[in-house]
Amino acid sequence: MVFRSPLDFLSASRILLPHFADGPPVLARSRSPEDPAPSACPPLALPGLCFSAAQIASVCETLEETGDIERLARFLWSLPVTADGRDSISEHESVQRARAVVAYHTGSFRELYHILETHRFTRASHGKLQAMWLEAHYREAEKLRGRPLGPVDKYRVRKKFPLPRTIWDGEQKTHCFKERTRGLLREWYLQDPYPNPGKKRELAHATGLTPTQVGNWFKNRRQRDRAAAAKNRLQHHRMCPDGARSLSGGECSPDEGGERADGETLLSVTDSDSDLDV
DNA sequence: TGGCATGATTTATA
DNA sequence: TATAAATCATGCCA
Repeated sequence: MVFRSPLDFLSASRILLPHFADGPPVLARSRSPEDPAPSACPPLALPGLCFSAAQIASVCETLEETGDIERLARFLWSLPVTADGRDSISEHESVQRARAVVAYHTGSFRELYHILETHRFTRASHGKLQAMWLEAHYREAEKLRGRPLGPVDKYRVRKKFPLPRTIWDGEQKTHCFKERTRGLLREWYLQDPYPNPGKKRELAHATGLTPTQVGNWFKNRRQRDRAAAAKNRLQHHRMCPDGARSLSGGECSPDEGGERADGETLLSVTDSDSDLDV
C-alpha cells in the first residue's frame, strides 16, 4: 500500500493499526521509559513511514478545516514527542494551532492557554485563536458562576484575561470615536442634521471615518435627540398638565420640550452626545 | 435614506 | 458584582 500523504496513512491506520487509530485524544502523549521516542526516521517515524514536517502540518490543516477533531487529536497523539517539545514538527504553526484546537474542543483549557501564550502565531491565525481564547475563558467563568454570562460579564472576563501578544498584534479597537472626530461631527450636525451624500463623504474624509460610520453617527444622533425631546415633553406634560401652561414663557412655556411652534425640533449638541439643550 | 428597535461594547457608580 | 447609561452598529420597514 502506498501512502501518498500522512492523511492517507491516517485513514488506513484505522484498519491496519487500530491501537494507533484509537489513541486517546490528548495533545502531547507523555512517554514512559519503555516507550522511547522513535529516532530513526523523524519526524513521523513509524516502521517504513517517513513524512516531512510540512506534510504533517498539511494534514493538521486539512483535519482542522474538515472539523474532524477526533481524528486530528489521534493524529497529533501519534506524532513523536521530544523532551522539551522543541522539534521541527512542534514548531510548525499548523501543528500548534491544531493542538490548540484539540485542547479547546476537549476542554483542556490550561493546555490551550499554555499553547497560545508560548507560541507566536501569524496574523492569519489570530482571529480563530482569539475566539478560542475568549470562549474558553467565558466557559470557565460560566462554570464558576453556574449561569450564562451577560455582555458585561464577558467584558469583565476580557479585561481580566487580555489576549496574549502571541495571538494579537496589539492594535486597540476604539469603541468611541476620537474627541476631535466627535467635535467635527457635532459641528456639522448643528449646521445640518441631514447632510447629503457629498457632505457625508467630505466629513468622512475629514474625520477618517467611513461614509457609513458618518451616516450611522447622524442617524444615531437624530435618534438620541428625538428620544431626549420626547423625554423632555413628557416631563413638561407632568409639570404642566392640560391648560395649566403659563403664557408668559415661564416654567410651562410652550417652547419647552424641544418642539418649536412650527413643529421643528430644536437641535443642540453638547459635550455629551445624549444631551439635548433646548 | 430615514426612523425605529435592538444588540454589543464600554464605562461609571452604588 | 449588579445596574444604568453612553456609544456605535445593524436590521427591518416605509
